[in-house]
Amino acid sequence: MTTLAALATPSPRSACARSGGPSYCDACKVRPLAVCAALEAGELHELDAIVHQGRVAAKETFIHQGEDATSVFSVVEGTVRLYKLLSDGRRQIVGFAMPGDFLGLALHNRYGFSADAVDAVALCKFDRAEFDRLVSAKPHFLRRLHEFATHELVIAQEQMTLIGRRSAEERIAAFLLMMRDRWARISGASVTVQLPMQRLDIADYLGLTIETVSRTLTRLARDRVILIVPEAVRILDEGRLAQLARS
Amino acid sequence: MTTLAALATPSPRSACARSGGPSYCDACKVRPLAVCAALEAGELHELDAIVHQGRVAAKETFIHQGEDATSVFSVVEGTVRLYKLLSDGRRQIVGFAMPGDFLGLALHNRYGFSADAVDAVALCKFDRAEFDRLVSAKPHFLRRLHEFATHELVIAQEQMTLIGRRSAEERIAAFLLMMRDRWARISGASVTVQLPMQRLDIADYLGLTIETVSRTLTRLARDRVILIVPEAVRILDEGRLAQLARS
DNA sequence: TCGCACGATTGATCTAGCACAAAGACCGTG
DNA sequence: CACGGTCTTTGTGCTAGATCAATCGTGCGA
Repeated sequence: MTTLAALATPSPRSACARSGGPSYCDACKVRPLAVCAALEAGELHELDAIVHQGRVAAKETFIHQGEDATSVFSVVEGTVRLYKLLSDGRRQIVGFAMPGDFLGLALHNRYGFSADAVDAVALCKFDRAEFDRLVSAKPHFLRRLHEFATHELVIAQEQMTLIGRRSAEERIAAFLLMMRDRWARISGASVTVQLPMQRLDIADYLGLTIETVSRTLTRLARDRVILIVPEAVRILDEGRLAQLARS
Repeated sequence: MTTLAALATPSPRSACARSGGPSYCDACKVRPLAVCAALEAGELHELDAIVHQGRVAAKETFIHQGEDATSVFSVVEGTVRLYKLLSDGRRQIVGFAMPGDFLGLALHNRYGFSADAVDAVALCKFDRAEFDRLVSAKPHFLRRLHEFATHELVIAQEQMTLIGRRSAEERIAAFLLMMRDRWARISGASVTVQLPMQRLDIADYLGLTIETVSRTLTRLARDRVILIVPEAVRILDEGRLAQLARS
C-alpha cells in the first residue's frame, strides 16, 4: 500500500504488477472503473499508461492551496474535502470529491484550494504535463473533462444559491438529499445517507456553524423527518425533506 | 439594429452585410475581437460562419432557467446578470457576464439559470448544435472553452467563500475590487469602478439585502475609503479596501 | 477499568444583518 | 416645472444564527 509520501514521489509503475489490460493492481485495492465514472473502457486504457496510485490517511492534506499544480487526481475510494482557508482560520469547503471525481482540473499554475482526506482515501494521481499531453492528443477525452468541469460549475452555482439565499434548515435538507443522490450513483439507492465527514465539515460546506448544524439535525430528528445514526442519517420522511429543500 | 425578437428567431446572415472577413457589420455595432477576449483571429474566423447577432434592451430576459438550452451566447457590449430564482422570489445572482464572456456553455439540455440585460447589451448568439459541431471539429477551440469553464469554476469557488464566510463589509470590498479588475481587462486600469447594475443586483450577488449594501457603501464613503458617484464608485484608499477584502 | 481526548449536543446570550417603514434623490414626461 | 415612478438612503426594531460555555457520549490506550 502506497502512502502519501509515495504519492508525492510517484512509485515506478512496476511497483504495481499488472497484466497489461485496463486493470489496476490488487495491492492498491483500486477498481478500474472508479477512476472516473464518466469514462469508457478505451479512455481508461489510455489513462492507464500514465497513472500513479496511492492512498491518503484520514485528515492528511495532499493538495495545498497556492502550491504549484503539478498533478491531477481522481478519487477511487473514500471522500475528499476541497476547501479554501482565510488568513484568520475561517474555512469554506467548496466541495466534497467522491469516487469518480477529478481534482485539480483547472488550467491554472497553482491550486486554488486545499484538499484533504475525510476518511481513508484511494487516489489515482497523474502528472499534470503528461495528463495535458494526453488530453491534447485525444479530443474525446478533453470533451469528457469539459463536461465534468461544466457540471461542476452548475453544482457550484447551486451551492452559491444555497449559501446565499437559503435558511439553515433548507441548507441541511438540500445537503442530505444531495449526499443521498451522490451515494446512489456509486452504491445504489438507499434511505440511509452516509455522512463520512464530521459536523464541522458540514458546517463549513454550508456556511453555518457546527452548533447550528447540530441543532438543525436534532430538530429534524425530533420532527421524525430523519433518524440520526453514527456516520449516517436515515431519511424517514423524504417528502418533507424535499419540501424543505425545494427551490 | 436587431431586437430580442430577432434574436429568438435568428435573422438570416444576409441581414448583416459583411465583407467575408472576420469583421462584423457596422449596423450591429459589434467589435469582432469582443466575441471572446480569449480567442485568436483564426478562431474568430471560424465562429464567424455560424454567428447571429442582436441586442437586448436593459432588463429584458433572454435566457430562462429550465428552458431548452438551444443557444450559446457571448457578450459583446454591456453587462448581463445570471441568476437563479427560488419559488418564493428569493434570487441569487451567480455571476455578471461582461464583454468577452460566454453564456450557456454547460453541456446540459436545459439552462441552469436565467439571464437578463443589466444595461443595453450586444450579443453574439450561436445555435447550440452548430456550435457543438464546430467545437467537436476543432480541438484547440474546445480547449479554449475548457479553459474558460475551469476559470469560471475557480471564480465560483471564490464566490462561495465570499458568501459563506465573509462579513458584509468584506464582501463589498472584494466586490468593488473584482469589478475594478474586470473593467481593467476591458477598458484599462482606473480608480473609478463602473457599477452598471443597481444595488439590488449587488445585494443578490453577495447574498445580502439592498439595505445592507447601501449602508456598507455609505460607511465606506464616510470613512473616505471610496467616493460614491452615479453609476460608479471611486476608490480613494485602495490599500484599505484590499485589506478588507484580503483572504 | 480508568481517564483522557475528541466530537457532538445542549443551553444562554449576543449581534450582524434582516425586515419593515419612511424619507430623499433622481429622472423622464406631459 | 410639477408629477409620478424607480431607486437609494436612513431609521427602528427584530430574529436567525453566531458566540461562548458547559455537558455528554464514545472510543481507545495504558
